Amino acid sequence: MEQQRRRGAELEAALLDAAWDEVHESGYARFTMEAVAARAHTGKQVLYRRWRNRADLVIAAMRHRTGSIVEDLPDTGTLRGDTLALLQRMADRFATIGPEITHGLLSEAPDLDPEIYRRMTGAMATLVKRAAERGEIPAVEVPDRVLTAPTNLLRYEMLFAREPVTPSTLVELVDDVFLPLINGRREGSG
Amino acid sequence: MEQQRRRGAELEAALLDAAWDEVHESGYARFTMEAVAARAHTGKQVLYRRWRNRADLVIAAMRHRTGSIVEDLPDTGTLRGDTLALLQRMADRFATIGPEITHGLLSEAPDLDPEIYRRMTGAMATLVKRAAERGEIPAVEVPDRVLTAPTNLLRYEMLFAREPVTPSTLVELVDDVFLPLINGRREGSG
DNA sequence: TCTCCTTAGAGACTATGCGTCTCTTATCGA
DNA sequence: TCGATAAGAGACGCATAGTCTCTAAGGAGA
Repeated sequence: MEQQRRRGAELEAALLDAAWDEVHESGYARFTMEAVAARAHTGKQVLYRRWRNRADLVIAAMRHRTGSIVEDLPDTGTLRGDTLALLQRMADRFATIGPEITHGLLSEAPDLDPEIYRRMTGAMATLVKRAAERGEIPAVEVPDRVLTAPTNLLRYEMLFAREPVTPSTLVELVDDVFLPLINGRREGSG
Repeated sequence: MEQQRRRGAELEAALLDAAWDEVHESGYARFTMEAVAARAHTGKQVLYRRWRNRADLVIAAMRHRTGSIVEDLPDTGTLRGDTLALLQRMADRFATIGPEITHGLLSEAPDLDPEIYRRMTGAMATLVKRAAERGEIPAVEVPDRVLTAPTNLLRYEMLFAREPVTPSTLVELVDDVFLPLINGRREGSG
């Protein structure tokens, strides 16, 4: 009956594509392994041979689709522009994933990806360092709480707010919170 | 066989207590209606007669146990003390609920309680207003983004951080983020 | 080209648990 | 005393996770 059997990378990509399509059409709550297998024209065992469970498969599908945000950091010439651009990237990525999938994953796989958070802090530190090198801001030490404030607040908004995050949300996070904290450190501890 | 049948408030309290105990012993993922019914020595129908589903029951059980945080606001004499006390109350409450239950509820009942967030913003506004009346800070307008920054960041920490929130987390949120934002508005828009 | 080994594809199977339905009977109010 | 309501008990249908088993496709090696 079957003529061609897929193998290796070709098969794996088809499985991940099917999982991605399925989770977007049905949402995480109605995402079933059976549906993914059917969509990929294969059996469940082919999935379980590669991923231990639903959460693993969904995470792999996300990784397969979305690249890293923090590589190739934005370089607009100002700290404000850089920060806004980075927040915009986060918002864009989140828009392709959605709150429902994120909540589902958090409840089933809470230790999702500690690495992501560390890298984001590093990215913000780089933006601030560059601004200091340009002479845009004084070369002061900035505590991690300040560096992570805009990105953490944005994640909070994306995960809990009912309404979608708008560009003005990002502007407020930068102009009302982040930049005042950076500029306020002019006089103070170093 | 059965001698005494419970009814009304007595029965309802027993059901909510059983649900609360069950969700804490088993966690949200393993929380089953059958287990609650068994623990309360009753049938599932008694539960479904009152709550439409798992999420409804868990939310009701939480409400039955935890009071309001924002009534009787702390009044320590300083904005710093008041804010720390409010954050501590949030942390205490969250410690009795836990991240796993919160995530579970968010994924099954995302529109949990919009009211809570509005009231927390109002509480922060009151603390700031009192401080201004005492002359501790100038009477400037504070944008909502600033008012909600410490509480939102705390919620973010509680929901995503693997490690428990420590007192020093709260101190950092107040001293590195909130108070600098408030004090920085001395010179600036009003 | 033949043979062997891995594993794809297919689907049966077990276990769990939601939510529904039904039945008997305790308890309350009139 | 009687009727209405709902408690307590449990069977039931259904969905789906994850496991197990089988057949045969297709690549690797002789």
